Amino acid sequence: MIKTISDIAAIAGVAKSTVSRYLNGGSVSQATRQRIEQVIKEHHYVPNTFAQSLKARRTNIIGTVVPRLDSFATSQTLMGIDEELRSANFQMLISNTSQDMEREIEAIYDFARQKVSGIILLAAQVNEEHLKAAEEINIPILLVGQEHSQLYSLIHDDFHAGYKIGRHVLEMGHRQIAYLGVTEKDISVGIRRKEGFKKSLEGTECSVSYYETGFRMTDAMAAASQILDESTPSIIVCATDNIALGVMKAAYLRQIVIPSDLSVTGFGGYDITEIIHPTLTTVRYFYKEAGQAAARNIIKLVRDEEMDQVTMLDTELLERESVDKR
Amino acid sequence: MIKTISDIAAIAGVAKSTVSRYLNGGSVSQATRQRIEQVIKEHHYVPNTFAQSLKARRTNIIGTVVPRLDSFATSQTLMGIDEELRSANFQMLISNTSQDMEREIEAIYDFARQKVSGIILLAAQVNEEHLKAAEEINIPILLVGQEHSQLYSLIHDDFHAGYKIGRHVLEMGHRQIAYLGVTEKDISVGIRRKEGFKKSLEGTECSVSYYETGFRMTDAMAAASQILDESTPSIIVCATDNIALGVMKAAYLRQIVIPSDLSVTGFGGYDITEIIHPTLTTVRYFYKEAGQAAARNIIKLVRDEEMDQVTMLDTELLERESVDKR
DNA sequence: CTGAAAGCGCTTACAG
DNA sequence: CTGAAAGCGCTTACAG
Repeated sequence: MIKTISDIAAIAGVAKSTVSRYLNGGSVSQATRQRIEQVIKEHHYVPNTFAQSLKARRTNIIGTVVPRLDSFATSQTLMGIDEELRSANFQMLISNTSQDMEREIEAIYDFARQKVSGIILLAAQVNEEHLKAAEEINIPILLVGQEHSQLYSLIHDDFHAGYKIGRHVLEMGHRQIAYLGVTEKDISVGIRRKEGFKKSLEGTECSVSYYETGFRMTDAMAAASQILDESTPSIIVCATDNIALGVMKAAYLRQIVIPSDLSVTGFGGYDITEIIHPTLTTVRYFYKEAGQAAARNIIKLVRDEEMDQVTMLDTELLERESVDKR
Repeated sequence: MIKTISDIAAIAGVAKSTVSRYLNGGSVSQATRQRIEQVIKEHHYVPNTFAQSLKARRTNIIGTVVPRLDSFATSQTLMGIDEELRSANFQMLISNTSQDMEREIEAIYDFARQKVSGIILLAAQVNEEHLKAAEEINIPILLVGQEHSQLYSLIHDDFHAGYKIGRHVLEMGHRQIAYLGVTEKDISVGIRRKEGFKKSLEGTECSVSYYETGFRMTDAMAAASQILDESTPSIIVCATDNIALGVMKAAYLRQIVIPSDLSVTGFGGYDITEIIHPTLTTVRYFYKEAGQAAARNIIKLVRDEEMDQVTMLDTELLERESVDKR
């Protein structure tokens, strides 16, 4: 079985440097070119990537660090990244960290060791260790979904998403509001959305209570039960679609009818929110587009082209059935 | 900045072969060991993977080919694979093919070129090209979710899953049945589930009509509309949870109440099926466990250990609210 | 346009 | 236990 460039060179009757040149688009005469092409095809020769990378000192790989794989947002973003990267002849490498911060840091160093050209980081939080890693490895990093003054980032406009939801809730006549958010350690989801929401309420006479829960539907169900035990909001504004789904479930279990007894909203625009009954009023996030943009941006960074430090994607209010007029 | 093994060797005052030996757990004296360890730590030295792989001719990478990223089944399976691979010190590389068969084949060759130790293939269909690729690359391949006489595979027990659903449907008194399946090109989902289902009905006086649709919820919605236009089944048995979700949506839009007017079942056991109302009766598939088992199996193959050609995972009937007693 | 040679950063027998 | 040397499969100046 033929395997190395030397074999090909020998068979084609040329020097291996010539084969290499052929492979890399260097100048080779028409005749030689054809002969090499033939031999390569015939023997199904494929260059050894390691040898190439060892010499060339770079790869066409972009590493992507994700906190989890089983989330609509992540999947969509990854598909967008993959698509765009592929069309630019880059390859995507995924490292899942299962929401373990330590593994996130590890993943960054691992990627560095594998000499990826760039790293896309989908992190919920950014801390000192991330910054230190980013600095040490000396490889372009793009943060997606979160923002940080010391890093390039691509974000969704969480503030205005929150603002839009707030306006809509007001317009629909709600004044007794429960806001079910998440930890403030997550700047985008925990803080920005809430701030946008708060902003929209300024100067109004609403009564809003703020609560916090985890990202899982089951957590949200429990939180919702508690809220409904101790108060009677006309609407629960949830920081994510998943949380909203959990709230809807909790309401259903208590025979509370949505939206006539209780309205609910989410953030995200997951596919499922359009299938369930009632359909969920939410703000659509453009995850796939974010992935594509992230891919384009990291390539720019890799190529050392100029780039804005922050790229922001717009969101879109989806007025559906889960919010009732009061 | 220190980067190579030679640098480390020089600083530690030993030969680079000694450093290499240290790195690979060879025999090194206590004193030398400590010195090297020190220097490595101090300079944050990490070996160049390419050089290592070039020499060693193997990697600890397992390539995983997936048809799509935005599916519950895929996500769960990937997480299982990743988890198990990681604990065995292997790394997972994911290649998404967006359901493009050509890219699937390409991905296999790509992985081969990158000298992965093994490949896990989540494919909906297996054809000549897959087999040819599998043969040519000379790298262990494990098929997940589908079965093929010429390949090692790990599958869910689709036949009995179908059988279980069938029995349950019968027990609940349904006799006017619509079975909404998918293409028979997909052996597992398109054929096995249906066959198991059929088997359970043998000798009964049920009337069953078989239909076919795509995997997307929107496709299923359209298909369901048509079925409901031309017939009045008491139940629609769907080949996947997604299809069932689509059917439920279509029913809702027509003011058909589930389960009192129409019962529905799925296959899969996606998280969401427990959150929606009514909760969906379905068969639980152990995707994450499948991923873990797949990882263990591919490692066995890589290590040239003995293995059954087919590993089959059991499923579990989830009796919930979407099926009414007739 | 083409080839000989050096070198990328490791590992692996082989001596000592 | 340790080191010198060869070699993994490429690429890249440098000559010609």
